[in-house]
Amino acid sequence: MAEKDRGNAAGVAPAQGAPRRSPRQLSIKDIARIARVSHPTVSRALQNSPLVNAKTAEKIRRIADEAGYRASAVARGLVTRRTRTIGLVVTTVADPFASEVVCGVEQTANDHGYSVFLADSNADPERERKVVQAFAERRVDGILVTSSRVGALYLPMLAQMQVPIVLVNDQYPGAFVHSVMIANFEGMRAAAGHLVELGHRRIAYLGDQFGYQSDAERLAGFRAALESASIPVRSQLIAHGDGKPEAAMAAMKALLAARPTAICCYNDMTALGATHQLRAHGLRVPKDISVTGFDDLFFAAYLEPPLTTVRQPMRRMGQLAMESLLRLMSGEESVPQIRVDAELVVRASTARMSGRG
Amino acid sequence: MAEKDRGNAAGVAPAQGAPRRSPRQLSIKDIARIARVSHPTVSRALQNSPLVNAKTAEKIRRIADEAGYRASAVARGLVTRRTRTIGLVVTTVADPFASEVVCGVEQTANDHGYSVFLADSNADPERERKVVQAFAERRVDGILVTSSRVGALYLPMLAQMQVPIVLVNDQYPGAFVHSVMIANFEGMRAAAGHLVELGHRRIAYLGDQFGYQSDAERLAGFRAALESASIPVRSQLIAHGDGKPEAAMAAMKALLAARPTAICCYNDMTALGATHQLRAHGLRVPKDISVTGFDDLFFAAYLEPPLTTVRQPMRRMGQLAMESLLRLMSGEESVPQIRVDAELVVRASTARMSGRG
DNA sequence: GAATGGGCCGTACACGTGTGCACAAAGGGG
DNA sequence: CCCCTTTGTGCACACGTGTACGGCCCATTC
Repeated sequence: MAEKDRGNAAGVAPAQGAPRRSPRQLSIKDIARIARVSHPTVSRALQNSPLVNAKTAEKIRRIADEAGYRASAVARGLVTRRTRTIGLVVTTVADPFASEVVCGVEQTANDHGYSVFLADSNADPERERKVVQAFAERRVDGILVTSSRVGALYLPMLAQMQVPIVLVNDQYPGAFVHSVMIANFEGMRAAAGHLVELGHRRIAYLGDQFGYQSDAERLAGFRAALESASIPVRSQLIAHGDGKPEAAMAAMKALLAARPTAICCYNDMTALGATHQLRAHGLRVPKDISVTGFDDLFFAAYLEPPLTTVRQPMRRMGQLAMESLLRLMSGEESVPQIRVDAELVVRASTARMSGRG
Repeated sequence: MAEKDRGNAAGVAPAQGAPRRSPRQLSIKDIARIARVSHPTVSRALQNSPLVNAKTAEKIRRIADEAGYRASAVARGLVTRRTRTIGLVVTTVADPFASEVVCGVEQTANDHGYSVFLADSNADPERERKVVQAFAERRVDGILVTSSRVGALYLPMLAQMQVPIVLVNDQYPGAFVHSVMIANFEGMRAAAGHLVELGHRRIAYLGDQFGYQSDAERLAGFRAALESASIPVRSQLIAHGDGKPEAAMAAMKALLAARPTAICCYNDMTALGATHQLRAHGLRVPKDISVTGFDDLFFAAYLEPPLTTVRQPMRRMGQLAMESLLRLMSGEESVPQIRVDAELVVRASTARMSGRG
């Protein structure tokens, strides 16, 4: 109701404020009239149906093309009950990881004739509610959620929609919920193992308190690497930020008391903040302390020093998620969980441990 | 057609491959039956129309709520001829500038009951064509384009749509095309002026060959700063990349022959690549050479050294663009061009010129 | 020549919502 | 008591597309 007030100011007659109805798009019937056929014939001709004579079909298509006719997807959606539309939920597009995934999703969706509704929840429950409601009203054929805590809020609403769902880097117990996951455990184990091989023993982990499953799995991988080298995992060497540079700085500050010689960060954004904090304390990377990230975002290779990190094929994961969703929407069975391999990319932010530690 | 093959493997009968029609959503008529009223009454009740008795309206709303009813936006769109939907075109969401703008757009769109179709063109003409066609078929109420060359392709198709359009950081001569622009000229002039004040005289400009108007304006600002200090602008000190780090590295390499002591980059992504190249050549920033960026992306403050740059309020610009579009869609007149101020943010990648130059 | 059948096309719906209009009921004034 | 106004409700459309069904025409066959 608030937005109703925006248009017409109180009392005053609207200047030219009548919400413009478009001046009448031309419809299938207009084409039919020009071509001197009935509108179903036009409909069939444009669908390349074999039920219509090849000559007339060609003529109709030509006329439609010259008139610049565009079939209304909304009318079609109403009758076919499939909108060829998906909803894409993301905590925030401003996060580079998310935007890469979005990119992959959008490309393959378009390639298959689907349009995507983008919505970022900002991790705000109220906004999440509105988003899901909007998707429900838009009658999307499927939903794709990336890097968001799938809260208790989603479930009941989504269940009511009876629409297939695919999660990226998250899981949810439920019949119609599938997911695409990176190998969190193995990826982080490789990163930590790399540090172990370089002779480090006081290795810290800087996680993401909102990472939930991803964070748990990466931490587990971290632990596994240390334990298999018989290095005790000390709680003073574990801290959590929120996956963004700012909070990472604070968490890093706290970790410094334990004097780590290396640190595994939950993701590259965290590594960005952590490294910045290290410099503020006069520590040099990697001479005094080694740092690893996770994701391999576009900037990782361009940092000083270039960041050793675990590569996630984010765009590819978006593509896989969309393809999985496409299968579900067409009624096929699909593997409920797709696992993608992670790859350790060694650059210059990690080095053999020096004397200092 | 290629995608048809993906689902059902050649020859084999599709397992349960019938495109699932959703099992019948419940409609306004179902609610009407339960409430023992006619469906128009339900329609009016849910719109809070004063034409329906307060008691019955309340009862209807309660029933609808309990049944989990969600009005079909597609049916509503068909009859009202307004979908409350906008199309958002972007060269690629993976670009941090774009994703920030997208973020601002999406937020204010949702706040006003609009959903946004996201599409990235990838600067591919064929894809652009498909995108615009999809928007036309979806019957979007408006279109928003950010940081894309608005090619000759767009115009005829968009003109046919008769839909308001708002451009971010681009302009187009045309009746219904509005725009939101950053102060490119003043921003870059401030950055270059800053370098001049620091005593630099051999200042290079590393532009974006696809930046068109933005690049032209920023280059003009660069020139103005130098000329007002009576510094000649030498062509060997001007090069162009494509707005991304990789191409910036190549362009930077070429510039080094002219031995600049400072460099103004078209944007932060360019600065990222340029700086990387400088280091590869053993040059220290800012001791040997100063660098400035443009945008103030999230990583700018976290680089080593933190990047001096020109801040663009990207999210705010997305918001302004969407608000402008909202006005246009509601038939109001709106200022055809909104100009946003840029702000120089001085950090540590620029320093007083040392002896070397 | 009539019956049969196939190829094309039109008629009549349906999808779910919004809205102009008629109309019934209630109330109020003469 | 009648008429007129007000208030609330239902009827009948419309939006643009897809599709089951019937029917026409013409060719073919017996």
